[in-house]
Amino acid sequence: MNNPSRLDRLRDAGYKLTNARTVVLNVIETHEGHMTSAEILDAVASRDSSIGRASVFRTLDLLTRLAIIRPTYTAGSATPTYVLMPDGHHHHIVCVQCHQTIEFEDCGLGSLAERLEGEFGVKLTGHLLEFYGICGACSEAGVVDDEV
Amino acid sequence: MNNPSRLDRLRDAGYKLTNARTVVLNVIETHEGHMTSAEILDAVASRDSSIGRASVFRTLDLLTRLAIIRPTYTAGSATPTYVLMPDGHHHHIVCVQCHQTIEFEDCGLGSLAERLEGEFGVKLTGHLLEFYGICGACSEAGVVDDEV
DNA sequence: GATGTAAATGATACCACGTCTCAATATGAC
DNA sequence: GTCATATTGAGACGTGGTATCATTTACATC
Ligand SMILES: [Mn+2]
Ligand SMILES: [Mn+2]
Ligand SMILES: [Zn+2]
Ligand SMILES: [Zn+2]
Repeated sequence: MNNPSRLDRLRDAGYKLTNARTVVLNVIETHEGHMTSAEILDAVASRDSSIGRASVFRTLDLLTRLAIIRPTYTAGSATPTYVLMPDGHHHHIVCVQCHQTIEFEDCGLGSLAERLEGEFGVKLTGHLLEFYGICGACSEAGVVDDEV
Repeated sequence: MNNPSRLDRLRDAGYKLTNARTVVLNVIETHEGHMTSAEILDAVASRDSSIGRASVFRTLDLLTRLAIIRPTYTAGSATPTYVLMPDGHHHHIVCVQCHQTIEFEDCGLGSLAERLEGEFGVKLTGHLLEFYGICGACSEAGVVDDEV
């Protein structure tokens, strides 16, 4: 059930494949879409209550550094939500009115990434692309434009 | 010094143009690049020490809801940094090792935005594009590739 | 399979960011 | 100028995330 390639990426980067890390990754892979740290903590605890808070946060940091997940701001909440970055990228549209998010796949950013690597001497491993706007439901619902 | 159009956006959205809001916006507009809430609090206090913490955070929320600024998590799971969204968009590269951010301008996302508007029936007003990877300094600094 | 060792862990104390409450004040419509 | 109301500032409060440190685990080597 656990995507083995992600655990491989941990091992290949020199990190041990511990129980805490395996469970946290599994929780995130199992869940569709974004998760708050509270949701992750709950899900981890329900699978293995012996795993400590600190290790969950440490794992979230580690997975972020490995570009396996990414913290992103979602409206209304002071804390980030974490989202898997399959193949290193993720894209969505956020309605600034109702906060619904619409995921999409094609971004066509490969050539831009290459250009940036040359221009700035960086090695890029992933990206996050967020569009903001008003979703169809909200614009139909009579929300006047200048109220946003 | 304060870009009048942004204050207009506040007023047009039905919010009062108060001293706290003007100073917070001015601080963010004056500063180049990303700011943490701590930096914003400091800068606001040094301009007008009578402005309270709560009002600063309330203003950050408001400016975010109006898509004038955007919080992004440039460092692990710590606190977000806030960045102006001139003309509704912003782009940068984040080094996942040292958290340095490199800003860039061209993104060429206009045609993608148009396609998405048709495909999902949304009205898009802006976007944030983040690449992550390893900056030149970090890869030279002996960080082995497979360690990230 | 046993051994050694450094990385990783879990418990808990701790801190800081951000929120809530509420009386006082400033704003903008009239 | 008057008034209604949005907004404010002070400060108590809560909660998400971190630092510490003794203990355990993973995994390389034999
Ligand atoms: Mn998403
Ligand atoms: Mn930036
Ligand atoms: Zn919506
Ligand atoms: Zn770097």
